[in-house]
Amino acid sequence: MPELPEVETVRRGLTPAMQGRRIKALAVNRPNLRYPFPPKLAADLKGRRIEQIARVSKYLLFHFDKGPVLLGHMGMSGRFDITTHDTPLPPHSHLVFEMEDGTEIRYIDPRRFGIMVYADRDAPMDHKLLCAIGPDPLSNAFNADVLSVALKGRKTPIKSALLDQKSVAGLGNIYVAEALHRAGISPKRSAHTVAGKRCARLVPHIRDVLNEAIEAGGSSLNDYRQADGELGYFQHNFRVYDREGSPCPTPTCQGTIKRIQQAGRSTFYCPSCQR
DNA sequence: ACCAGCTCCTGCTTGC
DNA sequence: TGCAAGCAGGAGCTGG
Repeated sequence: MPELPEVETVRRGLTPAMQGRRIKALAVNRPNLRYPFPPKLAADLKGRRIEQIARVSKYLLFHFDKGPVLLGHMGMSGRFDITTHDTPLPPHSHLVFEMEDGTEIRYIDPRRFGIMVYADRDAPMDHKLLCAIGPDPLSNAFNADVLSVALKGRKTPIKSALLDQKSVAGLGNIYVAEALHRAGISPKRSAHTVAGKRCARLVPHIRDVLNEAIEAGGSSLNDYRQADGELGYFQHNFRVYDREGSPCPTPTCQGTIKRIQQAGRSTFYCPSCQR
């Protein structure tokens, strides 16, 4: 998926097109993504005004003038296009929001790992998808103490522990690799050994890499694009992700970026400066 | 309780 | 060129 920076970029792109505006009509072109859509989604949202689009971790929360919150997740291949009705509808345009001003917003998701469900209007964080996740890494709730508690006693590799949204909610395969490289921590290291100074070192690197990626409009690989169609450009700043065989970018390091498999996913790192 | 592995799905890239 | 295998940004579930 889009990881946290991509979701935040999408949120910022959707906001001017949707916030304060009414949905004239919603086309629901299939019954489900990962989970079934709310049964009356199209009828429910017709005529509703979007008050705010918020982000928690990799989730988007659409708040309306009435009714439940629409809780969205873009899975691995989801994207939003902001366009008009006269542009051709791409394949896999599962949801099409027709706004009152003629703008059309399409949710496109070939792999359909995305989610669109309702959450309680007054307590969206009580939703089962949100109530068990860890702190958002850009919030004040995330710090070295909180992270070390989350990693305590865990023998799984730090890479896997950071991908676990219960430790910290928002990292994915790319930014975990980037943050660990910046912090000089091997992805293979046991999670519980990332404590004390090592953990304190990691936390700001996680924040920095996410903030820099948001500034860059996210990373554009195959599917991801900002909602306005622009490509993000943080992929040009990857130090290790998808750079197998390249020299390590750490100035004093002579190492070569290596790719290994962890829990079935690719991990990129420098064996020389990540310990 | 924890963790590795599998699974959902489509499409692009790679290698023969 | 054609085809099949492998791989992809996520995360819930299963079984050890």
